[in-house]
Amino acid sequence: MDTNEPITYDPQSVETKWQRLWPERGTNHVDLDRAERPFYALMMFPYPSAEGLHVGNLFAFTGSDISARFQRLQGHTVFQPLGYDAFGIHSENYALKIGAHPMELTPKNVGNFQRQLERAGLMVDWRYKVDTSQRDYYRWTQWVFLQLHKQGLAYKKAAAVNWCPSCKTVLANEQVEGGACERCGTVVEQRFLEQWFFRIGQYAERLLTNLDTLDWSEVTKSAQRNWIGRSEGAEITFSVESHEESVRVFTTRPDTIFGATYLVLAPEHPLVEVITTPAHVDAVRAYQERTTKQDLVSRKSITEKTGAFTGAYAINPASGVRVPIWIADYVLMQYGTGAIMAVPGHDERDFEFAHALADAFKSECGMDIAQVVPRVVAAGEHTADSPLEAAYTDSPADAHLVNSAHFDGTPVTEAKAAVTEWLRMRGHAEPVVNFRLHDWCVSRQRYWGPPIPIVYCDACGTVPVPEEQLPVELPYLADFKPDDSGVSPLARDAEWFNVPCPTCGGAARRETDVSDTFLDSAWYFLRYPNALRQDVAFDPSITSRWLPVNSYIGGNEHAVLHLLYSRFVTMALKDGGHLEFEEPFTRFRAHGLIIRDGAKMSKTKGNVINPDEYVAEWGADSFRMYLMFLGPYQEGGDFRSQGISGVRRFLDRLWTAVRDAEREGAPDADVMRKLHQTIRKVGDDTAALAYNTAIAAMMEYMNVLRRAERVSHVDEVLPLVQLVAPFAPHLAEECWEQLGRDGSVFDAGWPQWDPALLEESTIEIAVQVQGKTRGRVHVAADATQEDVVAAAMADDSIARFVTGVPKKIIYVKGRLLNIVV
RNA sequence: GCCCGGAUGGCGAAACCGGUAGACGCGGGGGCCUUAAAAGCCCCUUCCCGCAAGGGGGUGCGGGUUCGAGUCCCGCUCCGGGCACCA
Repeated sequence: MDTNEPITYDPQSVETKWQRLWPERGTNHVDLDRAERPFYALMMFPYPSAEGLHVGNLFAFTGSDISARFQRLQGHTVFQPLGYDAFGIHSENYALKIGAHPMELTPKNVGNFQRQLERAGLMVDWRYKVDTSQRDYYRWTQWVFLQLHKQGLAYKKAAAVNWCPSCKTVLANEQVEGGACERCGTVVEQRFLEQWFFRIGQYAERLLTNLDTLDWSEVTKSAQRNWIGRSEGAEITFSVESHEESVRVFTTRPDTIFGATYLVLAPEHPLVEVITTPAHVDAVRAYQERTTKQDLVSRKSITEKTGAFTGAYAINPASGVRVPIWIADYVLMQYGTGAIMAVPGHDERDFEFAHALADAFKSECGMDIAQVVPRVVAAGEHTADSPLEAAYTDSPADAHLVNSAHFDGTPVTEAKAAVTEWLRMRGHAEPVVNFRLHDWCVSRQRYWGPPIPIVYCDACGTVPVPEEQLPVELPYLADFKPDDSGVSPLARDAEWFNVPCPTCGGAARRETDVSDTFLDSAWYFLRYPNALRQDVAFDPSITSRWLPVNSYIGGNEHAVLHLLYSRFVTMALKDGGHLEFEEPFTRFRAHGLIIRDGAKMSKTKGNVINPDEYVAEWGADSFRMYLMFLGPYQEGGDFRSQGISGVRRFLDRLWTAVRDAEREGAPDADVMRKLHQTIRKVGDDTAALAYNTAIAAMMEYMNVLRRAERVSHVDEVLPLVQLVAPFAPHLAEECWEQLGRDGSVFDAGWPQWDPALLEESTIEIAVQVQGKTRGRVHVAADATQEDVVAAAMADDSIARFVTGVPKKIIYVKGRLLNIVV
């Protein structure tokens, strides 16, 4: 063996070494009880798929890990846990597909993920790992359900639900995309089933207004605002001719009430049965049946207007005019009051309806189209009599009411409140705020989830399982396949299903639905620091010290569901007296997506990257760093494997610089100045998750440090090792050791930059003539404007553009000179 | 339709608060070293005209503000994402 041969960088041996030493030395272990500056760094935990970790996961985790390691170098005690979102329909469907059992398959997948994650070199304290499918975890998921139940936030109701005939289960609205099941693409049908719901709707206003106080990615906040869908308006009561009942409608345009020429009820509106006249019963029934057959989603996506006349009339409380009452599927029972006042002149949908059914209006109600579609808002050149070619929905500044009795001339901006108040005084209206956000359906008629901890007793009714009897264990079911009955497979296990009533001891039956996977993940951040506790879900002394989470990083695909549900559960637990805070994540940043050749990676496209191969070839440090270098972390980027060589070359040069570092003598002043500039930039950029530019800055420094194979001084290199540590942790530890330092580089803090050392002695000033850059001059750092002008005029290539007497001179200190002639 | 992002060389991208557009990296070209190759190192690489010196253009499109605009304002186009018969 040639002992003179210099040792080259071998990522495999370096990484194996430190992945052995970290657990041995407890480098990543946190003492939760004794942290002085606790920092909770959270990343969204993965669903352990059989395919293993993919590049997207690794990109997300690496970015989060860098942030956590950086915070540690800033002197925080960082708790960065990780676990597995192992319950749920994903895992179950996959098990069904390959004919395995999720109870056997899941641990296998988790094991594979664990191996890959450890190879990636994350600073995770694995002692606090959670697995939502383990009884130690879902016991407490059931406990959370019981707390919400106790607070009256969980209730059961029969609801029209989206039913996927292929997955044979209920889907939440958000799991339906364009009328089809999000997972399998099958067209969804409508079914009526008894379901458990959480009253998240009750928290809509709070969930919305709190957003203003959160330091979250703007995209994420905006998605939540859209989802919550607050709208201000009024509920207006229309009395029904020759009936005691009246119809309440919700509108955001009470100002247009004089243009309300008919009412529309949702076909399933309870009043329909009451008011429909005998002559119209058959047609109304037929229309109702037709609507019921339709699934919920396609009903909402079809815009063709249809409807049926009930034969009944109501009185417009503003104009006193008799208006016909119709039913139509474009009015949804779930929103508002399930009934609207139709203002075809100023609402596109009502306009379409009036025109689509113009003949029916004529024959059934004797109304002309012009009579059905009057104008009540005018602006610009239009007057009260200008005809309407289309629904007029604009509100320019001069928009005002017309054909509206004593409100004529009132600006639209004032009219909403004025009309509402006028109607309110007369007992016909109330101002109302509505939300699009609907209650959270948590029931799943499936196997692979936590059984909902409820028992039904003939004598006592619905009985929550007492907390001390938790968990309601998920039994091993050899046949866990869902069937067409709409009832969970758990109902087939009679031994499990039949239980004595916890209250009276009589015969009772268990709830057979399991809860939504989103409930598992809506509280996992509370469990991590308490993962070792068997006696409680979480201990207030721990949660008050470590929560809310200081930094949460994850994908924006969870912007509405996971993040909104987590906020809701946290608020509910706070209201229940279990927590002292109501917002779980102080700061949230959405990372971007890794794409390949401009397209999202997917198996069908065959462009999925297996990180294992790259880690084996280039090392985890190079791969991590490359992923962070290919684009801004919060925007993602295009994966092209050729790019890895650049960061690998950088790490090779770092290795060489450390290996050959000169320990005698003094460092170079110019290099040290660049070093201090680099320390500042890398610190700023890393804190802002601008990892790509932080890496670029370190590369730039390397180009100075190793220019022309220059031998560097140890003082020039050591701080760089600290800067690179969050990005390439194994290499940094090795270099730290090579340089004779004790302990982990992650306990060494962050190098300080000295403002005095940043200063350049001469600076370059760009010189413009008439705003066009004509050259640049070098002057002393403290040069005055006169010095700079003199230097510029001394340069002929600049001076020749200055024709005539300078009229104006603009000098931006240290940057630029602009001569205007 | 409404609400968020975004558009910059051959490619991924950078640019503080309006102040030298293209840092850093990939790819490409040339050179040094080597018997040779790899590796390493050095130089060049926005486009157009030009042998060069030099000149002109240029950050999706059209206007505007300014001494000066990738950045600000007005009006569009296209791409990504969210919401959507939600009254």
